[in-house]
Amino acid sequence: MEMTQRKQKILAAVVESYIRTGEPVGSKNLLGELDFSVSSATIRNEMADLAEMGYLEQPHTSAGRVPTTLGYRYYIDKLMNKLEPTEEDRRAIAKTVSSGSGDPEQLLEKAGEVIARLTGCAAVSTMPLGEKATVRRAEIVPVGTRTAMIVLLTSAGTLKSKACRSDMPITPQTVERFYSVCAAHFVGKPLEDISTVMLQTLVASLGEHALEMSSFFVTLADLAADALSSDVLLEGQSNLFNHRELGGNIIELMEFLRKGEPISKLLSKGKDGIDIKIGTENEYKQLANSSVIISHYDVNGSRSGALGIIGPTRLNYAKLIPYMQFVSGLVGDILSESIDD
Amino acid sequence: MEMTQRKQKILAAVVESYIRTGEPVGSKNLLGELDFSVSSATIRNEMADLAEMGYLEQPHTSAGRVPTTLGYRYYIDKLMNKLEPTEEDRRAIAKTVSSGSGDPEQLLEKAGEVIARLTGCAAVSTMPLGEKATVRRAEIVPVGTRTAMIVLLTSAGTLKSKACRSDMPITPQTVERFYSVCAAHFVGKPLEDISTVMLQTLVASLGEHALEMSSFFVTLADLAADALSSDVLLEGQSNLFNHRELGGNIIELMEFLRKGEPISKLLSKGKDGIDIKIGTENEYKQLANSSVIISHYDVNGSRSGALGIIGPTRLNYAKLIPYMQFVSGLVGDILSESIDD
DNA sequence: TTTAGCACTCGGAACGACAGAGTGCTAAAA
DNA sequence: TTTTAGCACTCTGTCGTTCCGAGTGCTAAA
Repeated sequence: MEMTQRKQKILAAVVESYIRTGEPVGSKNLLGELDFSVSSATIRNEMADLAEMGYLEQPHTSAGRVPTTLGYRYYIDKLMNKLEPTEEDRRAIAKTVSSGSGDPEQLLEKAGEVIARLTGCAAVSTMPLGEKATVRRAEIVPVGTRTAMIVLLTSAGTLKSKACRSDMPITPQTVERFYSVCAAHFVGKPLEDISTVMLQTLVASLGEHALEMSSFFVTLADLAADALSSDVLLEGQSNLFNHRELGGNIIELMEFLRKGEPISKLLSKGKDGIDIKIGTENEYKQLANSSVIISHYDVNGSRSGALGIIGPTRLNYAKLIPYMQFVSGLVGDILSESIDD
Repeated sequence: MEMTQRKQKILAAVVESYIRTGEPVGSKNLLGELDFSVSSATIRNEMADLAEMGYLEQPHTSAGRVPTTLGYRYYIDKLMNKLEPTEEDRRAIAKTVSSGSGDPEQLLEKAGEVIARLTGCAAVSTMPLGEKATVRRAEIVPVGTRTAMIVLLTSAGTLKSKACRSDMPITPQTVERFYSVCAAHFVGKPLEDISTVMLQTLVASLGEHALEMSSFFVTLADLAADALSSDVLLEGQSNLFNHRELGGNIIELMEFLRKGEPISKLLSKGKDGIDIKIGTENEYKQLANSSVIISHYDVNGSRSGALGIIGPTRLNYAKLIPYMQFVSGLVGDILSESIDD
């Protein structure tokens, strides 16, 4: 069966009506929304065809039609007219977002907040961090005779710290040795190089001081791994409660959101530019009833992090996609500016 | 109307039965749970009295009785037999909690995790921080020509950082000046002394360097305030979904939990030792259907933070109160030990 | 190819009947 | 005076029925 122009128009109208109302859409309701006049019977026939082609489905006999994943996909790829944010909106967004400039974390928090409010979805974002992030600085701060804080600052501005106990008392010499080892082996090196394996050989080479130092470096490796796994920010989680179509799965969905790691993966795996996953297109089963729009941002020309929204499949794609592009562009610009000077 | 011993026994039985089953309890059900034999009619009369006295209420005519806030209160204060954790439980808890020793944040995370799992409630905790916490160290790390990270480490081991932009380029002299000012005015001083007011006079005294330095110190004050407001950890939030009696308010409750600040207040205002707030005894209306058990912990003999659980009013107080006491005692011991050596 | 008409299906709301749980009251028994 | 048995009453939740509305698919005519 071929996709005629009329079928396209009908599909678009169904998708848009369903996105707007959340109700399965019947043939009669469509009459007013089309720019050509046919009877409801004709529309019925076309809709039956579209259902057969896999773009629409019925929740049950004698309910209206609802778009399938395939239907949304076709709509987004071929039919949708993007709705760029108004000048007014842009200004309002830019104002809020830039109020968080200076600190990357705050910036992304603001951006997430704005997105969540604007879209009624949950907003997620990853902190700026390329794989090429390096160790900018490592510090040791004695806290007790056998306890110290290890602090790691990365080139991306991420800061991680953790307390750590040593088997032996910490002397000024210990601290000095720590710094000299860091200066020699860590500072300026990519985070991913600080693997446990690398540390083992290092500790071995420390000879008599191995016992004294090893726990510090293990902690340092922890921190590096932590920084690499790239913090995930989450805003507007509770917006999801307003979408009844998420149904019982909402609890699992919220649990899923609370774990940072899969979200981090999700965001980093999104393809460049904008990436949209509809319902079952998601590889995580917790997202099977949700759609995700991911938009990455560049810092100084290279991909650094991403923003995303998670909501029901019934998203206003035409509006939200350009919004996400705008916000992520904005975030990238502000971050680039604040780093390269 | 006076509270006879028989009424007390009946009240206790009603509370315990309701806590166990979650169902309003009727006169017949109580027959088997009392250590004396009367007919259901007698119990009915007594229950009617208890209702009149304000300890019990009926969801509707011809349902069983449910304890009121007053009823729970009476039970907890006068009737309850505490159920100390078994030796086995103690060991298991101690094992999990102490696996997080070293880093206070990790420790409290573990403790929260254990509590949440054990109680089926949401667990909250505040990081160790007395009001007497002081500045242990302040750092400035240039990130760009006009951007720097300011890092604050407190005597309690809390670490806070924030990026910050200066109006003028940052030179090595700037950094040096920053350190000398910090050494002179901040290090060793209580966090609460770094008020904005104090900063203003300080900045004024900097003379020609005021412009260059002011934003750093403002940021530092931010960080101090942040550290003072004491991080709140939250675990097992999703456990609340299992309690149907929380009903529609659960959304607002979760929103409430997400904001750290009111929780921080809640925990710090709990009276010494164990503090229990039942339903409407809470001053936050979001908690009107919930109960809160707060237990503070000491570090080296002075109150430093607190652990709490939040769940439905229908908590197993007899069991959970001793548990909370045990865990908070444990946390205090471990923290004291790791700091004072 | 389109349209009008019609029979059919399904879900949801409304309704009444009914069983079950529990109460309060009364009058008799202890 | 206290306790108990008995009974009428109230309220909830469930089950089955009915009915309405929305929407479809099919057929036959335009």
